[in-house]
Amino acid sequence: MLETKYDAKSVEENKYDYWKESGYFKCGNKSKNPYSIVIPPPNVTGKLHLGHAMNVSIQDIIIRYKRMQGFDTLWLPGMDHAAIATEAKVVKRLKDQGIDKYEYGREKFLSACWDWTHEFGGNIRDQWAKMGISVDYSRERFTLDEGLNKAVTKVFVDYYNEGIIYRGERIINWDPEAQTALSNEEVLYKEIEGAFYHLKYYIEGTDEYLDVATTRPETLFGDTAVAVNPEDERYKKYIGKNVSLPIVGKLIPVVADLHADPEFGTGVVKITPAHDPNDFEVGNRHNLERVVVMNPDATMNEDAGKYVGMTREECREALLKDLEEQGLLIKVEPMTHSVGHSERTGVMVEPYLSKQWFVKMGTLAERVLKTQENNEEKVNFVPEKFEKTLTHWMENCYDWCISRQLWWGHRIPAWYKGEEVYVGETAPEGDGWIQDEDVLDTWFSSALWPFSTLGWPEKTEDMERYFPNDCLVTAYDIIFFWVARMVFQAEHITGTRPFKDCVIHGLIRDKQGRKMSKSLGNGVDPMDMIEKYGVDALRYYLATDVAPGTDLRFDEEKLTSTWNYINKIWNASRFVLLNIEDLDSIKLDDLTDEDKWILTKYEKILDSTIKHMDKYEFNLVGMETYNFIYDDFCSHYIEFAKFNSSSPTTKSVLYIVLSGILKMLHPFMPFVTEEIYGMLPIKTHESIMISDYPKVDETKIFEEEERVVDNKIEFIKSFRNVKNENNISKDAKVMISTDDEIIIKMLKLQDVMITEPMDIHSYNVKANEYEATIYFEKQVTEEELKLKEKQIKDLEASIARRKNLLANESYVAKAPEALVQKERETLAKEEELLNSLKDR
RNA sequence: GGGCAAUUAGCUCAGUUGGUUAGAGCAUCUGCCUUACAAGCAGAGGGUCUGCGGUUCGAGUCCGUAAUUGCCCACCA
Repeated sequence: MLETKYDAKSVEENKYDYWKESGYFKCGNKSKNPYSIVIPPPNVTGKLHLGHAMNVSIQDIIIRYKRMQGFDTLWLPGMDHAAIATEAKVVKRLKDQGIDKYEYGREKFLSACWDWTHEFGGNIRDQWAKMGISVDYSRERFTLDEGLNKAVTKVFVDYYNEGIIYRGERIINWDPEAQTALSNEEVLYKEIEGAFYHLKYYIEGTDEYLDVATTRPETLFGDTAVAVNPEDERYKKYIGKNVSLPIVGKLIPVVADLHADPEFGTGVVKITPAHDPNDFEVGNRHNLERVVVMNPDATMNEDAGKYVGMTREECREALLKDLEEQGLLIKVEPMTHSVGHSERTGVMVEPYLSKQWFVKMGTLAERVLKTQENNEEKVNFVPEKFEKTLTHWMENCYDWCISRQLWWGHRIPAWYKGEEVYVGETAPEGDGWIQDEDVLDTWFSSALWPFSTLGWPEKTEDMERYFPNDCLVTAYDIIFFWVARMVFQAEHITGTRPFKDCVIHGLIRDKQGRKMSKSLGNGVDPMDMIEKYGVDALRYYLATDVAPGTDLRFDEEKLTSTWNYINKIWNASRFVLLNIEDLDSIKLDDLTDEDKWILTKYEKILDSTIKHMDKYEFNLVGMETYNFIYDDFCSHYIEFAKFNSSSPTTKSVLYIVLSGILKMLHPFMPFVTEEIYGMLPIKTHESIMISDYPKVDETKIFEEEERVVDNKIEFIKSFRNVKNENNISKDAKVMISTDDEIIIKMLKLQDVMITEPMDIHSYNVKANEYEATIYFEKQVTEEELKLKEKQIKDLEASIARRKNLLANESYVAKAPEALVQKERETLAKEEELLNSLKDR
């Protein structure tokens, strides 16, 4: 027997292992149509946060729904090796043990990374189990496993041969802490307090100087020119002359370049081609030398003269002091400007000239843009507006720097011997070849995830069956990083989109709308919430609280009310189970109006639920089923059923509706629905998760009875309202126009019904075809009279509005006939009600 | 600078293709321990849907415009 209170812990116990061991998560039934989703692989180093909880909840809802609908569902799990993130953590752990990465050596370091992976991967799997997600563990992959490595290498080699991947010297974002290149997306810009330092660059052989404003004086050792705008009258005369680099004394030319904006600063820009991407371009246009003045760890190198060995910051300080002493510093103008910082290590990114591998984006992006114009072939974003995020990125993308100066990752399959470069899946023949030390950007391998996990480049059955994936679920902040890359990679490599639908959800914020972060200390651990409210409550809340794609402000109070909702379902089930214990077969031969009414409501809500599920509108599913369960099922039908509880037909209806509710809710709250399903007297399947999702049964829709019972309910509500509003005691005598049993029982009128009017105060209640007069002793207070007046006034206003509307000829002519008819009926009802109110 | 959103009850949010009197939860007020549930039940109050203009018989919904807020991208020598 069920406890009177829902106890999440006991309900959730053991079920996950039971499902898993029964093989319910596994795909492969060839007699069914396939449906596939690949999980966005979480970083192996990480801990699942609420965002992950939301992400996997949504996917599990989709997959459980499709599974129950009879699809052969594959939900493929896996994790990401997260090159820089993991490497940073392992480096730190070794450092704490007094071990230096480079002294330790590549092989031992990688083995430490694998240890870390195995240690933390287990945590993630435990948390997945807590979330109840039905992933097929037999297909689990890792972005750095052997198969994926093969795929990554093949793509690299093919791209190289096609000329899509190239090696070049560019200004890249350099992380001096991790000592690696970063892609644009791995750089976060922060507003910081800085200054414009105005320096004197003397014109050669004169005592005239140019006022050069810079935020980065320490890069002046790398200056190889000064640029002015060719149209700038102030400086035209200096073009072609030389200026003397302060402190250094080296002569560099003044060049004319549009990059110099006369409106900005002093209109004179120092050009440092090796330390600024714009200057690099200017340098190319004017054939300037590129002088790198820093070491990879952002200390100054020998080109910085006496400042060699200092850090960027030390050098700036010392240099400014010297400049000032020599009278070369004109002024310091404080300003805030945004400066790039490494997403992972947090240090200031140094634009740095270096040799890196790049993916040429042009043709790849064009193909995506073209595909997105074709409705049959494009990736369908849900909500649709996120498609713009993708296309906008594709229209404005830069070549992608894919090499990382790390060890943990897919090693670049390139070998060098002197000036020779060899790119291939295996090492070249002959001696003297040295493999590139670098690895690939993590996103290069995760971009292949939708198909590399299915065995590509082999022509596997899985690839044939589950690719393209049906759906991908992720948050909008990951569209640039990952979604975009999966799309162009899949389209170029496999010739098709990676997935048909891309369901985008929002981010989770705290109650005040701030991002959850360690520094604010406002993070919430999903595991704590599961401990307190159960995972069903957490899943339901995360999946249904907000419209698709919008951010969710996490509010623990809502989790409490979700718990209450589950408790309501629990208790409604308890009532049903208590009453249908002896039910052994479904009998629907003498349906009452009320039975027909709830069946109709149920079929309608089912129909609507399926439509919303198919459009991933889980918030609407939540709202509609909630209203159905609370109002129609619990408040009304269960109350009706209490008067009729021995009827086999009513029992059958209770059974049908309850089991339908359980199935509709199962994807959202798998544990509690499984628990209750297990107690049903009639079961078609061993587990609800492999049972059939209900289908709409048109023969159980009874429009007329639905209307009849709706009218009864409306009357019941009006009656209660009048009694409540007027504080009328329970035993007030009532004369009523109907002998409808349900109405009489619901209103508890059995002992107070009279047939003759009484000569005391009374209220008249009228709704639809039902009418009642309530007699009471108490004097009518002034307050109550005012209330009545207000009701009459409101009603009169409404009638006037409606009359006006119906008098409008163009409304009657153009609005749908049914609507006009309904307006007329409502008007009639209102007029009748008004009369009865006045009668009281 | 470019782009994308948002603005609805005290708070957090819903509101499908325009169509009765705009809905939930929490909070507030009134009355109830009515044997599924008091973490409950029966009711109530609370909104000129950010402002202005337009299209329409009809606008929270479509168009324009202003304000405010948020996010993303680029740039900031």
